[in-house]
Amino acid sequence: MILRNQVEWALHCCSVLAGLPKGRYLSTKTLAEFHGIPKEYLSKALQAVSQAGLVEATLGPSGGYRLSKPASDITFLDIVEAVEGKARTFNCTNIRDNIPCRPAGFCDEKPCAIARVMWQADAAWRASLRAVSLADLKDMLKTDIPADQAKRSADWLLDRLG
Amino acid sequence: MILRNQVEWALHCCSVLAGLPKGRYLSTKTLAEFHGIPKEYLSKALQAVSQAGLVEATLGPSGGYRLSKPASDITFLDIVEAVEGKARTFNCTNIRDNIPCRPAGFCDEKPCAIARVMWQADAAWRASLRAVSLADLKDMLKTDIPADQAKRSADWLLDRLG
DNA sequence: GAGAGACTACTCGGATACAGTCTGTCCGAGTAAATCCGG
DNA sequence: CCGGATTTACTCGGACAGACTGTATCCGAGTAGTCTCTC
Repeated sequence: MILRNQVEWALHCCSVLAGLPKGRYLSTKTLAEFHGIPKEYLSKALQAVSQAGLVEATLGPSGGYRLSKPASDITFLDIVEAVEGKARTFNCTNIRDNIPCRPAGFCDEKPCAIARVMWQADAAWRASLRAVSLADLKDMLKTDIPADQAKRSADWLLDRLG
Repeated sequence: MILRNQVEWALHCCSVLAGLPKGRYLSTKTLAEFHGIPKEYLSKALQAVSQAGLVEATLGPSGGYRLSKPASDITFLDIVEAVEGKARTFNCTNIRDNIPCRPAGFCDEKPCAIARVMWQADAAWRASLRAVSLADLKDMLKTDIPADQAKRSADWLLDRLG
């Protein structure tokens, strides 16, 4: 079980969008060029994020994406779920029902104990992702990346945004 | 991202094995019949659990699997990792390296901030799974399943174990 | 009757096909900007 | 020179192939139990 790399791309792109001047758009083409990844495929990841309502798009020249909410209101979980879906990582098929010496409908009362444990772990994972917003990420990056590097990247992007 | 159903099968089978009289074996065929799942494919899941050293197998008539450790020493995480592998759920491909305005080898110092967040969530998930052992599961089932039902299942299995 | 040897039948383990999803690509609908023309 | 209609070029969005992992199945190597034969 491994997350698809669209998740990674979506996270990096949202991180970049969070650093943009308010109201400006950045196109898929520029984002793909910036990260060195295939433009057409990245487009699909951004579509998912867009459909989840985290970013909004505009068409035409100087079009692209921008965050539709403050960076502090967008969590890692939002982005991950936008790409991967909200379904739980563990799918209980209730194979208990097939046990020959049990009456039909045995599992109706209460979810399987195994599923409960797995779902609890899933909840812990999601809670951990929900605890970090794009604003938090921005702060982390501020200490990670030297100021001159950050400025160089910002300038590179500023030259290309709409 | 969703766990393969082999994980579910492995967990249920280990749960059954944990309830066996000490030293007795239970065959894949019986386990598959008990759960109503394809025998040949279940075999692959049990192979993985066996290779991880959680259960041990014996051949011949009345052969099969049994736990190789006390139930309290086998955690959900052990079983999940046996089937899914120990790799982290988030794979950082360091696309930062491709950013055009950065020198090569920029990512060598420290893992990506995004990866750190994702890995932390992964760690939370694993910690939650590590906290529950098969012995704990047995206790949960004791309150879930009526005594007569449990006995009927046990008898059904007792008739068929080696 | 007891013990040793051969046989049988059942087990696990790895090697082999099929399917579904993830990855990657393409083209069309739609729009904001730029251009051109008339006043 | 200014305003509006037109053209243009660029964007997103969904529809379309290829590759890889997950699913399902098969058959062979090996062993515990059983049976038989001999003592």
